[in-house]
Amino acid sequence: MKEEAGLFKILGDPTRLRLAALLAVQGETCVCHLASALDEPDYKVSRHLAVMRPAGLVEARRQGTWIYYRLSEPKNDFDRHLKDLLKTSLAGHPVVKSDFERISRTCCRAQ
Amino acid sequence: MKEEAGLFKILGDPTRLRLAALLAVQGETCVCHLASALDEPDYKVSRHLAVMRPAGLVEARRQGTWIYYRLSEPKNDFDRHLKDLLKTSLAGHPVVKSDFERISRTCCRAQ
DNA sequence: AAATTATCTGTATATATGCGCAGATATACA
DNA sequence: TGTATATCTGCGCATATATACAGATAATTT
Repeated sequence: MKEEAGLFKILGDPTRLRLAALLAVQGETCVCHLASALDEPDYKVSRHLAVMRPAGLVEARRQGTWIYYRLSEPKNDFDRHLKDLLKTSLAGHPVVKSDFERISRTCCRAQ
Repeated sequence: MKEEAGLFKILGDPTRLRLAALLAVQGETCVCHLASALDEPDYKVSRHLAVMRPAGLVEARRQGTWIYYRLSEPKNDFDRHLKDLLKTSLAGHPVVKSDFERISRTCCRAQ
């Protein structure tokens, strides 16, 4: 139960919830794009991702200088429902939508 | 977005998540039954319910000395999914199941 | 009115959390 | 090797949170 509550707790911060929702919509995204999307400093985004990672919520992949984050594959029913909640009920949220639009295609040299 | 994150945050505490899951399974329940189910002091349960209430997660109804709490009716898609998550993916959780079994029928004089 | 039962709340305390800054690390490229 | 870009992290600070105890409030019963 502590683990389930832990996941809720992690999503209980607006910045992290925005990140999770954005990753659910956008798929794999590098930190600098996430930071520009949220209009927040990179160190802040990085810190929050570092909270989400050990909880198994996101996974990272390094490619050159950039690190791409993605939502982890759900490992059980609970995870599946949670991810579904992000996609279904949060993707259309005004904040998420404008975050999505703010993703710059030019903040780093990545394709 | 702050509101959605707020709901997650509230469910991000093990005691509150147990309460929410229990109410999803059991329906309307008085505080003393909830306290006996969780095997926690009544003031602790009361405090947590007092956190959940203004967030619109639970509603209360007084009947004599007892106060019955229930999950609020979902007000939007997000709420609906959240409640569904509690019912579908958490009702079968070992902790919730044993909480459910621990609900005493005799801790107060209510029927 | 006094006692009883159920529930809530003020207060103190310990711990956790988020933030911002400055600096560290890692990779790529000239 | 030196520089630039992307990302991470140690630290200090301010705030939020959970908990326990004791006492308050509210309705019921005798």
